[in-house]
Amino acid sequence: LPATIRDVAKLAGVSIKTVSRVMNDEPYVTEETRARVTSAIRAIGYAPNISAKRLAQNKAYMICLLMYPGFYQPGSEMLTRIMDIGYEENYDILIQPYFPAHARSKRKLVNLIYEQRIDGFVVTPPLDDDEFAGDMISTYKVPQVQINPYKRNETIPFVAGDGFNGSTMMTKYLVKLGHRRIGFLSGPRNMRASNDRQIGYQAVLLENGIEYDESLVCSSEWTFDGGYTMCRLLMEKSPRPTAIYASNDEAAYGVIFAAQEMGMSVPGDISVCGYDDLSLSKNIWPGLTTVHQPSDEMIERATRLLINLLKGKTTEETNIILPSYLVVRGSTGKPPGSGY
Amino acid sequence: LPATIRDVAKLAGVSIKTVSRVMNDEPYVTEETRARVTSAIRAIGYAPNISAKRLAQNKAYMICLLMYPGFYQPGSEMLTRIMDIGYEENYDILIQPYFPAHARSKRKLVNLIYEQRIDGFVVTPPLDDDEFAGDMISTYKVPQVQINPYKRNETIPFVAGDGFNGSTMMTKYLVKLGHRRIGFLSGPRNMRASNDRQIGYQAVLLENGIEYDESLVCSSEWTFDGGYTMCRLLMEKSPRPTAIYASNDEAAYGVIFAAQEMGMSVPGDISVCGYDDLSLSKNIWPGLTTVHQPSDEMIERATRLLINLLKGKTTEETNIILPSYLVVRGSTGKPPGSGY
DNA sequence: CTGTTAGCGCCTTCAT
DNA sequence: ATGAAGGCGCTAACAG
Repeated sequence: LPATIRDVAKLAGVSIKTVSRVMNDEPYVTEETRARVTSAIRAIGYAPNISAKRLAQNKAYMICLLMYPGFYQPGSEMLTRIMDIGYEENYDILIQPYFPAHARSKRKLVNLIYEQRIDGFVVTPPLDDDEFAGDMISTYKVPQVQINPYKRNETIPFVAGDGFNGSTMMTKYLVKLGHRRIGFLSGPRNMRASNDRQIGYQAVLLENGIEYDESLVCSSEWTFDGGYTMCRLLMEKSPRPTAIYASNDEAAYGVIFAAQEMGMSVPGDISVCGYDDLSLSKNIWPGLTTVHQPSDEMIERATRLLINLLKGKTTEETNIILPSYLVVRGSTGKPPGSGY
Repeated sequence: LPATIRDVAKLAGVSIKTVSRVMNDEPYVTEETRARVTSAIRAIGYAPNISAKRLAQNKAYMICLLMYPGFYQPGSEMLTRIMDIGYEENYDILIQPYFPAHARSKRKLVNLIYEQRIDGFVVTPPLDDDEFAGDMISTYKVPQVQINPYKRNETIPFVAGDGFNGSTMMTKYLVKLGHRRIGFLSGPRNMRASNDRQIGYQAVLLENGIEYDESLVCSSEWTFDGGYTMCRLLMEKSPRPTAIYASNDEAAYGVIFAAQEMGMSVPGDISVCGYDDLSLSKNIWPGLTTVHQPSDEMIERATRLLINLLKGKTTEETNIILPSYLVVRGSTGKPPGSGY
């Protein structure tokens, strides 16, 4: 049977309250008593029972990462980092998949809130745009931090990427290589990143006097299949595009697969690029040219921010936008027939 | 402020114990009382405070998935499935990355156990072979289920894949295509799956009268870089192997990358195959021939098994071995120069 | 069948 | 600077 606060108190010859003070780094304990208590704690290997602490303080010491399964695949590095944060800050982190409009997901969310399991949420896109989840979280006044929210609400803390500038860099790079007909795959409509990236693309075309050809822009899911399908469609246009810019790496993988399946060489016959810089993108052949969005850091920052807010730190910056940068690899090159 | 069991009792005109009985589906409540209580519960939207329940019962209602970060990347489907199980069974699931021999990991594990946060562990390879974790878990008699353990200990429940048979299928397939010089990348020594797969490879060579050439077998990490490096080494042998069998998909990606970087065509100049059937393996070009190990199902079964054991179900089968099957895609073909 | 009582282990409040 | 008493919301054990 594990030691309790009473065991420590007895051994150290003090009251349980004093032990509690030492455990929680509260003031008003003489150095001498503190030392005595500390050694008693070590002697019997005491650790506070977390459930009791939670009950007494009416806090869950648990935050929830509400995750849209189709979109976020938390790599193990990210998991490691956020679990580390949780450990440091003494919060458990619950990773909860949530499918918009699924009854089961709704029930789970309701339970999490009703049973007071959760002190706060980190909300990943596009769940910030889910009516039910949004209503629940705001009705019950559960603190939240949103990642890349569709609508930036000044009152809701968020961490976002800079999709517009990132997309601008990518499009400029393609134009500089000599591409004029650049197919673009946009993503879900209710995701801020999707819109930002498309606007960046359009802005650079305009800037360079390239006509915006709507037939070269397709909307699809940010998935392998989405990219695959769109590539096959785009290749039927004439003249063909010389480059395809998928606004997400997974979709770009689909594009590359389809292109090679059609017997085209990447980047010889067609350049392909993505956005996000998933860890895999450097490991496929040819390496994928893409824009690095610091997704891991975004989630990490969001988690830290949420915990700090829960701890009452009010000096935090609550509207965080992180920069992106271009990553050039082997999947892009000059348009075919342009020399070299 | 959320409703408590007392509020329900008052509204229904019964004692709190009766409400407790209804909540926990205990017997000895008249249908009529039960109905009255049930409607009171719905009326005020009562949900039991989980921390109080945990404290009163001295149970954490939380299990831990102890995960080796380099090896397991839980896809979002897997996360969804295990979180679903947790939801159904009313257990929280903590995903805890653990690096063998890291002081920080050790401390985290100790805390999890000391603070009684955890009712049981699902242990992923190769952590079953980690001395510290093993000692902690067994010393404190925390229930566990191991996945693909290195040593199958009859007393510790486990869920495993059938690496020997899977590897046998793959090697037979390569031999049947006409390959005789088959490079093999084996993985970490303290992983059961790694050994099983290598033994399967050797057994089939023997069976077919193919000499076992040690210089064609390399040991590396099951990573992209491991595969990349080994491919470059193997290509210096003469005569060259006509196929490379990486005993893990990630390593196979590295092999494919290196081969293409050296200007070789896959499978025209060299066949490449892997093992595991990660979700990505169908999405790279060419699609990766591999053996499907039902990793998601393994983790799911292990989680279910652990929870059932915690709930006292003793009729469970505690030594589970799941079959594998061959998946042929585009990365393998006949050896070069073998005609049709 | 139902209710009463006594904790679970900690924290909070208020004395001292 | 320290301690005593009461309570968090629930369940277990026992009494009716």
